Amino acid sequence: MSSAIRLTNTLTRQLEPFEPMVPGRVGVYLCGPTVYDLAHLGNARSAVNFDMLHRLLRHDFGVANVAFVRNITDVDDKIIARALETGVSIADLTAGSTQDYLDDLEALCVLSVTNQPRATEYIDEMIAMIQTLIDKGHAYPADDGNVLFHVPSMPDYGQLSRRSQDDIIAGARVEVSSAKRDPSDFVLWKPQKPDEPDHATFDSPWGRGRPGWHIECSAMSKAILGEVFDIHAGGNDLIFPHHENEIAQSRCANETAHMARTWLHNGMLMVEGQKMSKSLGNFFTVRDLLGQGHRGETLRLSLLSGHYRAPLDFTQAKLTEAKNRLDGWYRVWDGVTPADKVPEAVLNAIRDDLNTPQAMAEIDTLRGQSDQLAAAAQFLGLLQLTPDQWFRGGGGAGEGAGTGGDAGLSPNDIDALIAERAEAKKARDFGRADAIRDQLTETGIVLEDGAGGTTWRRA
RNA sequence: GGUACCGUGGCGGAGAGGCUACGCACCGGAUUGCAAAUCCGUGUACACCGGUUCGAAUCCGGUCGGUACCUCCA
Repeated sequence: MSSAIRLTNTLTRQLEPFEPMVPGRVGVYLCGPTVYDLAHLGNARSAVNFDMLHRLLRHDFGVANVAFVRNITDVDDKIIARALETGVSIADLTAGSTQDYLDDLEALCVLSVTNQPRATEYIDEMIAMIQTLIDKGHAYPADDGNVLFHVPSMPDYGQLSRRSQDDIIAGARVEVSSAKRDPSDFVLWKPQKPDEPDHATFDSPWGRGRPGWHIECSAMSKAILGEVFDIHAGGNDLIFPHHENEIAQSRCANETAHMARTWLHNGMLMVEGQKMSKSLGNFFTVRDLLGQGHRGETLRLSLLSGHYRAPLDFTQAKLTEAKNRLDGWYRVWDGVTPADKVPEAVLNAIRDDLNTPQAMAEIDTLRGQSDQLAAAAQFLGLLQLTPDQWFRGGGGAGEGAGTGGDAGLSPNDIDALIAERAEAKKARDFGRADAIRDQLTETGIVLEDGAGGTTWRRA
């Protein structure tokens, strides 16, 4: 029998058994990217970590019973700024960035989501929700053209981040606008600015403008998953203010006790001990690393090598380690048909608050049963290539090149050199044989003399 | 200042009141013309100080250290 899924709920800070609201059916909303630039590794971490949740839910509840929503934020200050500075239209910028994002996720073996709403497709729903908030006394149009959510109108605001309003006001970065009734009030709708193009704004009862950041998730999750749904996930930097404000909007507009019942947050990705962030400018994009010759699976395993809630320090050593571990798995697997069932030990590790390090340790114990190992690793979204593709390049779409630097040697060239070396060995001309091997080593080709002859792989 | 999280062997990283994972690296051996790969073997770690307990790395208190969030952020 399968054990229960347990998840750490940010709302309660506790590990809780997960039970869907509607038995047998699950709804998940994951905060997706703002599309104005290539995805960085932090975006990838969130997508990959919660892809494990997606895979687990699909396994335990069935593909047809899981609604997994990941939004695309395609209206935002940064998008407009980037479009203005590059001269690319907003539509082209967001469409291109969205495709880049999806291509990167495919390389990382992230499953397609069931719904991918774009903010601009839900403007009407956002306006309706803002109007409801105004009608119910939770929001007001301010003198400066902004429509603001009035935080003191919600007595239990701050539950998710466990902040009192005093704490929030004491924060150094609160912008105290004279138009706000309370310093902690936040924007639902902002008026068009003089330098903003008309196609970046929308008509509303409060004049032309565009939605604030938080309202889109409230409107889209309601439209697709309902007023209350099972799981809402994202990076832990979104706990405050983004998710706190989503909760405020949704609960006040819908008059519900919850927005999502379970909130999951992944830890931040670090680089050299510091948080990688757009503001610090120390970030790698997924594209950077794929371009350096790292496989998507190597990146994926690296991102899953720590528990999702803990900070993850991303290093070159970690990539090497991930690559070596995958080499080992691909050697053991050797392409046999994977077992029908995912080994329970691996499933149970993931059911236990998405414990991917534990799951990988379990996989390591399956080296004697390669069909089991393959089934388990594929459940984690790994071993997606054939061993031949993995070791000798020619990977699938989006898998990135091999380690490169093979000086243009084709498999035929390599085979010819191997044949020449075999002749030299037969003649006991080991100097010549070693020279050929050294030549190949320099170009990133490793030879392995086995019982059935010599095989090669890319380092 | 407020709110959280965290300190495990060379590195990464689970677990968790007694059975001391797992990987990577290293070292020794087997194998090999030499390598590579593989196989065998070696590693007794839980920041510090107290407390609870028959027993604590695991529970409690404190200390030190690290990180994040406090209206750009996944």
